Amino acid sequence: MNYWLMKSEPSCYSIDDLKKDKKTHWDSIRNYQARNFMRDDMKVGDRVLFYHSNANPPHVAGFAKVASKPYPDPTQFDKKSEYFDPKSTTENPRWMLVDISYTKKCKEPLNLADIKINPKLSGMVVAQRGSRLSIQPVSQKHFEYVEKMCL
DNA sequence: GCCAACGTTGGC
DNA sequence: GCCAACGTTGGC
Repeated sequence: MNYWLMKSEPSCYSIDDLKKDKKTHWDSIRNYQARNFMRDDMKVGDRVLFYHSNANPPHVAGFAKVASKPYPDPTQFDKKSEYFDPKSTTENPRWMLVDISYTKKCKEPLNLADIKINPKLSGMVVAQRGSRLSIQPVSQKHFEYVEKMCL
């Protein structure tokens, strides 16, 4: 099993939205590295840290699971969507996504600042300077430690 | 294939 | 709102 961190701006889609929806398509990702993780490395049942970026302060907000195999992001074919990609075709779709299902909300959200100062969490990609990648791999050790702190 | 210009992310 | 750190685009 693999472990991941996925960023979302809470004003756009928060852990509470996911709790309400139970499950969502992780659409609109237009970054190749992030796409490759979803397309090539994610497996149903993989566990996910749900991270609120552009929040005050930014923090891990909850837990989720990968709930589907990768499939083409429908927004890339929607001419009315701001994520429409004219270079993508249904035969050869450029953007793939997976579904994410709700697991749990943090009792205690884990702030980025606390990740950064915790030696047990050193090396987490999200804490690295200039880390903009919206989907990141997380080690099992880090994931379980975050779980212990949040639940 | 290089690289300058430009756009975006996201912490602060 | 600022800006550092990247990613992308497109001319050459």
